[in-house]
Amino acid sequence: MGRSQCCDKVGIKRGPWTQEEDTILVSYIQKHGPGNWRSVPANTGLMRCSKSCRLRWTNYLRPGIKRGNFTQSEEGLIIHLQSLLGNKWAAIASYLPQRTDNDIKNYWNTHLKKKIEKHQVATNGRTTSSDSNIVCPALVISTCHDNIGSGNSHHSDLPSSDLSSSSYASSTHNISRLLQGWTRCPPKVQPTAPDQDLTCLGIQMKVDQESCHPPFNEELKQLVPAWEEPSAEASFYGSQSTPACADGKKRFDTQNPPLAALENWLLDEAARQVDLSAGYIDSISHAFI
DNA sequence: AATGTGCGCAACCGCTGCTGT
DNA sequence: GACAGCAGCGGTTGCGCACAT
Repeated sequence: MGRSQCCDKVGIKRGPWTQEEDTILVSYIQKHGPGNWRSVPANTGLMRCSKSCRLRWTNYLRPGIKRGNFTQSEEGLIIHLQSLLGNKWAAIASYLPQRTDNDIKNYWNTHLKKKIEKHQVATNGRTTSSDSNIVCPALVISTCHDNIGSGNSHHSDLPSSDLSSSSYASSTHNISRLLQGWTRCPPKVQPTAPDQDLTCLGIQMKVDQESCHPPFNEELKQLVPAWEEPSAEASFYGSQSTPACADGKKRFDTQNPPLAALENWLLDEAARQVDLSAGYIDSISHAFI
């Protein structure tokens, strides 16, 4: 352990990726598929280390990545999962395959952590939890859920495609479009309202639907009004860090609860909290605004 | 209009764990 | 079993932008 894998070779380029580099990387992966990252710089001539190539692909160029603001449903799910799993961003991201772990991590660090801290300050003395790191996650889900469709979400004001940055790095979501037509299961482009977009859940849930939890879809449909059936793209787009991803590698180790149990827990908690009185939810929810 | 400040996010760094030899 | 190489993960950094003053 402790071996340095840093890109410390002479000639290795750092910093933002250029469009040309992206194109090279994308076209290489089109031919060979993701993986075997060590061979990527060697075979493409990219002056980037393998790690950088992998990161660029998984966090940015990989097709199916959803960019833009997080919906309140996603936000609630992240908070809930974070309280369950801790900072296991890859595990959390497996429940939102359209989001990268990096995105989720950034969003947590820049938004949600502050919200929760604010909430904890606001509710200090009222909470019965002795663990300050655990916010009643289902309550948050309920709170967010309560706001779905209300149209007052500051996150849903902008369409995800409305990215204002003019820098190349911020506009390369378009790179994904380069890949349309080559994937085995091209993405279904379904224009949905930001707050209704929970297709991502279905992608991962498909695995469990087939393996161990047939009723899960139905339960989730009840939990999430905008539930959509899983799409066929799951096998590919979920490959970033999905526990049951296509490469067959185990993603969850013994530190993590089994997915089935986790999902049941999520649903049970959420279902309970949906029954909370609206007044109580209202009294809490303004702490998140 | 110029400057300061805070925020968002892409990218990097160091570490862990898995796999092959 | 020990070791080495690699992919992946989580924490952190630094740049660029937006907004406030």
